[in-house]
Amino acid sequence: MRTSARLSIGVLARQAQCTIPTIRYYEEIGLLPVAARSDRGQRSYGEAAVKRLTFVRRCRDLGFAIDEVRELVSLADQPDRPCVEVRDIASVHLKQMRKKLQELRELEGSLTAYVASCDSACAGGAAVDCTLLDALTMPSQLTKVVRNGCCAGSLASVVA
Amino acid sequence: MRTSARLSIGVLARQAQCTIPTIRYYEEIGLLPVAARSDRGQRSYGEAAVKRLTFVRRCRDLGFAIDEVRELVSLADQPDRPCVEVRDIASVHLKQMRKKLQELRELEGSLTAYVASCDSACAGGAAVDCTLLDALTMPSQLTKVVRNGCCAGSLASVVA
DNA sequence: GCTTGACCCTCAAGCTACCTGAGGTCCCAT
DNA sequence: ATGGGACCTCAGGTAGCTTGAGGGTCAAGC
Repeated sequence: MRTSARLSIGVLARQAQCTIPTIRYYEEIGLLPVAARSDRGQRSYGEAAVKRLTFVRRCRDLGFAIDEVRELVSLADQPDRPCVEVRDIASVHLKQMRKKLQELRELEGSLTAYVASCDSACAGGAAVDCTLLDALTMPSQLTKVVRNGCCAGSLASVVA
Repeated sequence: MRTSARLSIGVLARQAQCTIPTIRYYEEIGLLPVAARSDRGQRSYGEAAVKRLTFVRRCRDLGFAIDEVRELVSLADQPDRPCVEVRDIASVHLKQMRKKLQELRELEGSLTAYVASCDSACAGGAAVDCTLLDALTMPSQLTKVVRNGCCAGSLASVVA
């Protein structure tokens, strides 16, 4: 017979592959329920917490914003709500992600071309002749693209 | 004879396609030089500012971090530094971008599969049987979800 | 003469999604 | 008794801006 052992925050963090501060942060913003405490005042979790946190982390890794995750979690908590709501959130997100992906593809193409032309045209000369700088200075056809930066910005910011 | 008209911050913002607070922010962090002021105390720019800001925005759009842009700007300001330095910064960044692109491609694939499996398997039923939620809860189970195509487990137990 | 609206200004605070660090508690092993 | 490890709280930091409060200046319109 398997006793359902309580987990410390450290163990939970390892099992769900995230950091301890992140768990505390999620609790603070209400993405995870307030944890029970041991007699020593330390957070104590059951097995369900691993699954819930894994779910949250997985969604975050997929690029869902915290608020989207919140919604997904609440959908999961209320199983009588239609599945299609879940799919719709994912669909919207997927659409945004495809747009983002397309933009990134174009940016990659530009940068590749820049670096290549720099290699062949400048051959290590002075920066004054650098085609990369020229190319970067010229007003872009990609202006509308990824205002928040391709790597840093959250996918959700594209919506807003 | 063409008078070199001074530009207000609003005009500059429109020409370089960014917001007024962003320009002030860039000035504050030293990414743009401190602007001259009109007799009314308002910022006043020359044509060079358009190019410089366009350069900065273009770099940001391409995903360069502020500090990288700072470096690129300083390279552009000192044309005797070798072109190869510029190219190296770009190369490093390109590498990161390709990695990010690859990740996004995979995420897109996962999400697409999730949404598709939800569509075919759940048919708008209750969230309790949603394969999409299952998939999100169990990382690295994607292929199974897609192949089985059916609601293997209940989510309620998972997120209880 | 007065209001409205379009511009501009500064300074402060807010946003996301956390991370880091200071300073403290507690238990266990040496 | 002392060192290590795991935990706690609270404050402040990060990037890259955005938003808001509170104010100034100017031209047009009534």
